[in-house]
Amino acid sequence: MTEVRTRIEPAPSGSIHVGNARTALFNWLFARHHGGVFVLRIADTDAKRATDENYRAVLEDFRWLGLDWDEGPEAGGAHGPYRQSERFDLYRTHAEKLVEGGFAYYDYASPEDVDAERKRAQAEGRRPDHRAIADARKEDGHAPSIRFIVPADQTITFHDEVLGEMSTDLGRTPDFVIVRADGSPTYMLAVTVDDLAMGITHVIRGNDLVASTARQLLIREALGVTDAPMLAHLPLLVSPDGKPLSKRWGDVAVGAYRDQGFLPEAMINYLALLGWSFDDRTNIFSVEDLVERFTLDRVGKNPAAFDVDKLEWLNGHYIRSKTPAELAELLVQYCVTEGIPADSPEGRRTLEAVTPLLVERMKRLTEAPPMVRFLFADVTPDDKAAKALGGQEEYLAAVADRLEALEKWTAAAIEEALRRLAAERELKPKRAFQPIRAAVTGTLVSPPLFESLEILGRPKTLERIRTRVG
RNA sequence: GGCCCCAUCGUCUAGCCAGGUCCAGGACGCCGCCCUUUCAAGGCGGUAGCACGGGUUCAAAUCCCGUUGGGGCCA
Repeated sequence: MTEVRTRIEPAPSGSIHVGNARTALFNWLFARHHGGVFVLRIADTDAKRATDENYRAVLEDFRWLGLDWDEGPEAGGAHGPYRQSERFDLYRTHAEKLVEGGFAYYDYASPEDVDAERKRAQAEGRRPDHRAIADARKEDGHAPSIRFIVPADQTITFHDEVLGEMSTDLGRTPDFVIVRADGSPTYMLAVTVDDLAMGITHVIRGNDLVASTARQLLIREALGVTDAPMLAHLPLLVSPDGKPLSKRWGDVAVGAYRDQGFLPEAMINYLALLGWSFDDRTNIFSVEDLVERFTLDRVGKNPAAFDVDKLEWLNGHYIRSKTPAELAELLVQYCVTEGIPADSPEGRRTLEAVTPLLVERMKRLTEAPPMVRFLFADVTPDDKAAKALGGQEEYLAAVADRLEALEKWTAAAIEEALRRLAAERELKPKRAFQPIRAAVTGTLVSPPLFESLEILGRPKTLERIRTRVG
């Protein structure tokens, strides 16, 4: 069997859409599973949105997700360039070759002409005949587009790894544009020429492109290529209400999830589950698991809704799998963003110490800063904490005295002393510890108390408690 | 409007191709209990689904036809 070569062609319009990320993942997994090559090709034929910043954002998303590419921007390769904007000559050459071969023609019709023909055709129940009106304005002197000739009497059939046997009757398909009047290639031409030139063997893409497959196969054929690549069309991603994923529903960009504290491992695992499954019970997959187990015959046909709750659950799982040092390192930037000066050797030490207390309390990394703030800055009790502090002055004074008298400042010693005090006063644990929590952390919800006090240190702990004594 | 695709718990899905072992299994969510210094995590239990209607068959979530609903592409 020849080498497997898959590709993804994101448009450089900023952080990539999660749907594209899913398609990229499936292509990447397929290539890795078969020891093949994954090609990254930038679809920047639309120069307007293709800013340098957007281009970088795309590459950053791929790196963050861990989807490394064997050929493409910065990686190089024997089939470059890998930005479509640098391949216009190639498209032009192929288009002209198609015209010469009688497979396409120059179309001088104006948009108004085309529109009128379309309406006539619809009224008459036939397909638009673009060739008939192509030359009417030839003498006007404006640039023509190039149209591909669709043989109306043909039916194109192909096998799809996901959808099965497919066939398209071309009787309703009008001749279509492959080069616009401004000289730019259409998607139809560019994708076909590039897949051919880059030796792509397996085309895995979104279901929205099923309908264009027949036309692409026609172009291939006209270019003299008889064998089709293996095709697989993935079910589309939708929002929880079943509507197309759009910004109206929520975040659709991978970068937004990164900013919200999701780990790439969780994102990859979750994306893999949208449209693919391994069996009837496994939900957690490492990247290695996925590479080993991913096959297209386990891809489903129905649209998958993006469910942030499940993503969060997975994220929590992967957060819990981190070592304290790894997690502390990840948390630094999220703390800094929230104005917590954790970006120092001492700050990092503090974070690493508190991380084990945080690990099972987070679904997103962004939940950490509020929980660790009390370790880095003085606190002002919030409303609930203030209420819990009411009338506790005498008790807190006793607490401070006990803590001051401790020989060793360890969580175990602190716990023993405070439990003894509670027992002496016949206080239930909750009644005994919440005021202390309120005084030290400024809130009633915090990491476990005794360990928190140990990390905070004796001086600051006593200071905060005595501040509340008055 | 034309062509095409899809249809199992609220959501992701297993099962469908090779009909019976499925009064449909797992996961997320949700609810309850346990654990517990708060919040979590964890453990245990529960909730909830084969879109509808016809067929075929001894037997259909599974096969066929239609309807409805959703979606895509072209316009």
